Amino acid sequence: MTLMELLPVRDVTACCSPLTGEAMSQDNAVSLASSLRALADPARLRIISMVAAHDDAEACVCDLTEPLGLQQSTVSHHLKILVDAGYLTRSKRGTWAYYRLVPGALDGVAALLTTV
Amino acid sequence: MTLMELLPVRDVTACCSPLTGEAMSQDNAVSLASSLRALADPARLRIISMVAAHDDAEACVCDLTEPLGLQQSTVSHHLKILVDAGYLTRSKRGTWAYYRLVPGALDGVAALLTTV
DNA sequence: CCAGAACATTGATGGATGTCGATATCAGAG
DNA sequence: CTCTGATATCGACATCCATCAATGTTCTGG
Repeated sequence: MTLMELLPVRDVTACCSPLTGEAMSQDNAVSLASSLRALADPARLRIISMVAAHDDAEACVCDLTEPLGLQQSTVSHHLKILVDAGYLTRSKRGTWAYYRLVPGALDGVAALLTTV
Repeated sequence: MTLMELLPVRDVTACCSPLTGEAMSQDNAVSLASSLRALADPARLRIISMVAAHDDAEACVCDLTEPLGLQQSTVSHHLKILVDAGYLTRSKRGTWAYYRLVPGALDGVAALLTTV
């Protein structure tokens, strides 16, 4: 993360116009590319999927480590990327950190990709 | 391109189930991640956008090089990635190579990201 | 057949990124 | 307060990737 660290939690939907329609500016392209790059990793896609499918649509790091087959530090790293990109929220309760999907975040990116 | 070169032109829609709904398999995650990685670059997003906005929804390399501010070989490289990922088609007429959007390709990926 | 134009491919290179192990932080139990 | 467990952060490393310059390929015109 180089670009993402410079930005606050972002909402791409608010900044970009649809992919098709008219030629995209460099700024919009960089912004949308960042959002897509956060999704473009198998581990992160599975994390999103597992969080969504988990009881109460919420999961902590310990729920994810073993099924993913990755180290705790690696899972934590991916979660940070997804939170920074605005796809997940983090809420700490006790020693545990619970992650949850941000409603509409995925749909927002999907809408930008949809033709017309 | 390491993974992509091993695969034929792909249609992610036919291979993956939606991101949310139930836990995603490793294979599906790898496949969808490849499709998203092909999009997760500013230059490639702009290429798609410019092709869609161009006259007759078609563009050749020479139409893209100058507005993108990239070398011809770089543009050609990006176009190959987009063709391999199934977002663009290439048709050569004379010395020129014309690129066109694959209908429904973007919408297919967008549908996989859309919740429910 | 030859020269030039449009594009593809190759090789090199600097920078980004996924992964791990080790360490730091921080809350709760005793 | 100290110890333990759950996470986050850091440093290191190997790999991947975007870009360019140079070269190869293929078509057109003369």
